Amino acid sequence: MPTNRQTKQRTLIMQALQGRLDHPTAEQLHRELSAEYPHLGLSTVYRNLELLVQRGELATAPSPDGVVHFDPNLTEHAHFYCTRCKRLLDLPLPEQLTEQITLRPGQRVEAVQLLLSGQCEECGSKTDPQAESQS
Amino acid sequence: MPTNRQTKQRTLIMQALQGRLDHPTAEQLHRELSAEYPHLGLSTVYRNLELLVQRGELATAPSPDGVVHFDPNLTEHAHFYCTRCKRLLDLPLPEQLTEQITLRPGQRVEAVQLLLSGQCEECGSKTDPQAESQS
DNA sequence: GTACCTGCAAACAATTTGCACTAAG
DNA sequence: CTTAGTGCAAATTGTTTGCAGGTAC
Repeated sequence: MPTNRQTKQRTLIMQALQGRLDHPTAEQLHRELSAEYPHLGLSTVYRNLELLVQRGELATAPSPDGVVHFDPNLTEHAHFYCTRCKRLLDLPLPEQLTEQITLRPGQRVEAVQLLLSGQCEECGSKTDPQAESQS
Repeated sequence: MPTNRQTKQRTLIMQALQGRLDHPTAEQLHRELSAEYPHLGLSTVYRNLELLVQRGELATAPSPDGVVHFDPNLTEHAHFYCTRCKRLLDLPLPEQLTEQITLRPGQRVEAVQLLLSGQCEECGSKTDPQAESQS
């Protein structure tokens, strides 16, 4: 089943992901694209994101908020989740992280996810315990 | 609001978590406990788990399967997720992991989650691409 | 023309919430 | 007694699926 037709929607979604630095959710992306393409269905966004992930052209990013975030940055990296403003930021991954982990015999590692959480600069400098809005 | 009454249900739930090595979900726990306490409500389980997490007596464990897993092991450790049998196993965390990460100025780390995924020994030795059942 | 893809609505799964009632202190 | 806690059902949220019609190739 050749999943390869270049539809307007697919093109739109792929373009929207190009060179992006943040980690949008499907709903976020849908909301943004709806502006210029009002009839775009949310399920179309989901379906295309899933496709891109399967193809390995897109990664999913971990997030403690329970929603799936998509990460156009395919290089290995860690994430920092700000518990205040709920943003997910990129961080470099330590060198040879995998080698430092004592695995049990027979375990084969295929992927590593490192997620730090805390407060980012902007939020840490505020004393107000109220959360900040994202974007 | 003193959240402190020792109800049968709460005691039951806390006991079930004691010294446990796996990472049950709320539904799993509910299913298990329902056996000896048939009227236990799922929401009661959720409410009590949430309470324990807030109190810091229980941690949540990351899992790529989209469901929240609860981790009675409060010492810092990493996890290994087997993509075949879907089990979540404990691993030691590398020493000074946090120090190895180049944070951006101002970022304050409060928690670290390290999740490896791949195949565990049992699954890796099988050639069958079919998933294994989890206990 | 064919079958992949889309939009929409309905289905689903995990979790939360509202509320009348029960029981811990 | 008082009110935190419970069970149950209904509501929410994120995501998936079924299907009839649209459209890329």
